[in-house]
Amino acid sequence: MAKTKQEPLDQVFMALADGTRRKMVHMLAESELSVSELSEPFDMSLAAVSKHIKVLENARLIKRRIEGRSHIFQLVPEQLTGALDWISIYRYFWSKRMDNLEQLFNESEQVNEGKKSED
Amino acid sequence: MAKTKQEPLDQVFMALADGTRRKMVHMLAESELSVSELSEPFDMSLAAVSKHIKVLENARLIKRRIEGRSHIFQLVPEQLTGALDWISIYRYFWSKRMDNLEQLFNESEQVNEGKKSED
DNA sequence: ACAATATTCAACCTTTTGGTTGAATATAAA
DNA sequence: TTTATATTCAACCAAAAGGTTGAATATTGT
Repeated sequence: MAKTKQEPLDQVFMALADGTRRKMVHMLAESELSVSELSEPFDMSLAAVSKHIKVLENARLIKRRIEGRSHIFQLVPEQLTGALDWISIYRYFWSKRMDNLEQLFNESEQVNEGKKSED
Repeated sequence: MAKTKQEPLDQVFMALADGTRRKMVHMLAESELSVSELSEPFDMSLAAVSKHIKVLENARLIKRRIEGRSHIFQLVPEQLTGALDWISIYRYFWSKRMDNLEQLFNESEQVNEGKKSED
């Protein structure tokens, strides 16, 4: 193996980095679905679909329930929330950037009052 | 190339699917940094760091500015916002699930009036 | 002009990803 | 019990990811 431990966020973001899987997540946001139902919009083998599903499952984005010969999948929102939380650092960045803009604004006010030259 | 066109979200999520790059994003949320400053916490070659940076850059999560011999990077929040928006489908899921829970609750009330046993 | 600093480029290597096909497993239906 | 349905497994493959090293490029300081 490449890494001893793969962080959950690694797996979640990796799982979402593929259009097929993102579409699957959207489908499962609508309702529970079986493998063949999930495979319907995609032009690939069932084995390939099965692998995509496993990626989502390992990332704990979905949960499997076996019902007879059908495997039914359900979206599990916790990990999505985790990803959302991580990305939310950008809010912090925004606030920083706002500070900078404020600063720039103040500086430009001074410039307008005096006529100052920097560097 | 494998795919003719790589979707922006593919690139953004892929970029975030790596702890090193996520840390870089966090660092750049604090302040602008050069390549060597960005490389500081990581135990890898500058060439490797350079590659990680390029991934973030291609995903348009960061912006490069060349100042003399230094390359300075700045976080760009737009794509993060895009990712955030995408994930927000989970809110929709929540509302669906709430409906189900409500339903379950109603069902269990009926059950509780009788008798219950589960393992 | 020369050396030091900052960074990228190119070639290479290994592991992972995303797909294929054909066979295997498990359940359901005739 | 045979056949159809639902899904996975195993082996294989090509391309991408993530790292290395050594050389190249560009800028700055002496």
